[in-house]
Amino acid sequence: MSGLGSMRTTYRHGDLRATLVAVGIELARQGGPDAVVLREATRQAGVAPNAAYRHFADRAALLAAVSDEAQAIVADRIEIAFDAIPDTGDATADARARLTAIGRAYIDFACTDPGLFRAAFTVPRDLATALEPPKAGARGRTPFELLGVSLDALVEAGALPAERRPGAEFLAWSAVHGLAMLHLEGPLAHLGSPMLEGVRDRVVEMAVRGI
Amino acid sequence: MSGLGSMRTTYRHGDLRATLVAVGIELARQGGPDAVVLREATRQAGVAPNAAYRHFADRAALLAAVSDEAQAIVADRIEIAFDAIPDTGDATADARARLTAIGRAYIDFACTDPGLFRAAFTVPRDLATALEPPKAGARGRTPFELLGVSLDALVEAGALPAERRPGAEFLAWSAVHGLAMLHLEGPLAHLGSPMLEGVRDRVVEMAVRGI
DNA sequence: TGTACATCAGTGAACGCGCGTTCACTGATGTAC
DNA sequence: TGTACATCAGTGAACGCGCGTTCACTGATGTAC
Repeated sequence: MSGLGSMRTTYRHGDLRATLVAVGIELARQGGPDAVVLREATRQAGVAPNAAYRHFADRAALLAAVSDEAQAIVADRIEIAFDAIPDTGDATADARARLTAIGRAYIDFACTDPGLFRAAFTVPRDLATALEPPKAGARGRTPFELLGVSLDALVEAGALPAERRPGAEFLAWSAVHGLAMLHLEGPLAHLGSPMLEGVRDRVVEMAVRGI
Repeated sequence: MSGLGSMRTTYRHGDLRATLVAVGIELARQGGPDAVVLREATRQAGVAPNAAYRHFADRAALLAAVSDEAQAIVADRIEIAFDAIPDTGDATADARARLTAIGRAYIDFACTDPGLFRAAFTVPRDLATALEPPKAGARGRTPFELLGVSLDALVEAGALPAERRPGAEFLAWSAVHGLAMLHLEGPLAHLGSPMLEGVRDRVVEMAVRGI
């Protein structure tokens, strides 16, 4: 019927796994991780509910795959913002500018695509899985890596003492993630968009100078 | 049967509303806001499911009441930490110390009582409702107010430019809330407790210096 | 090149579950006379 | 002080819902001979 996949003409589906993840992403986009409902995903894929079990052990496995994909999508968006910062002569300013760009992009993504954001970052996973993936087929650099690159640059430029460098990612991350969550499902949910932008910039500024 | 309320001997319950909130708090403590299930609450209160509708319009209303109570509990804990900081002569140092105490207490609460924390802060409510309550029967000062007091003190001591003061609460709040959420249901979920304490202190430090 | 066959991605029907919510009710309480 | 009565917090039974998951199955595909 509807669904993202191409109209099916054959008995076999083609690539049901990919279709289910794609549908799951759309469900997450509209309603967050809780909306990634196995039956609804198969429905939209035009397939019997239990067909999903050929590709995923259970609903949790589907959700994990969707969360992975959501993280990749955020990563792409952040990488674009990162790459958009040009190299001037000033190493310190450049590093700060990139840090700022990453932070803003992170918060902006959360506000633009709340469901996807939550699917990406509020589905618990291993620290290892979440942070380390310079894996094989990965698309690009993770936000965590981009953060690391910028922080390294800051150290190299002499703007950040080397002894503060280790773990500094967590500090910056906490700041932007906090604002995002306060806005998405917390007490700052009803903050207007102009107000929100102001707070966003100040939070990022706080992180950059406070690290 | 079981439940928190006293054994009921009369046909009427006594104070079912309060009992349902108390049971709801316990449910939230064990499983977060999603665990605040109307049927389970009435079950533990020793009452028919529909009895709840004498006191709450629907499940959402019960959850809101539980969330209010959870916020009050966090507030108490933070106020204790705040009050524990003694007055030395140094106004700046005192303000910073109080800020630090609030931040640590916030994160510690989140780690100690994740379910309650999420019931308090991940159930959307009005900004007004969440921040302004020097309401009538309120117990004490809200964390937001305590934060404000400390920030005012910082300005008064000359350690924070007055023009940075407005809205500074949001910056500090974002930082600590972010770490809390990354740890509770995010990618930092599996951070060990010693590691976590280190990050906690550094996040708080970042906020205090970066505001 | 043609046929037999194993594989395994899909089907169809059913399961048990617990949820929130609505209905018509009952009976203890406290107030008015 | 005693009785009639209105109130309304509780009961008991039922509803429809959509979920995740399991079962025995079927039939298109692609491989071996």
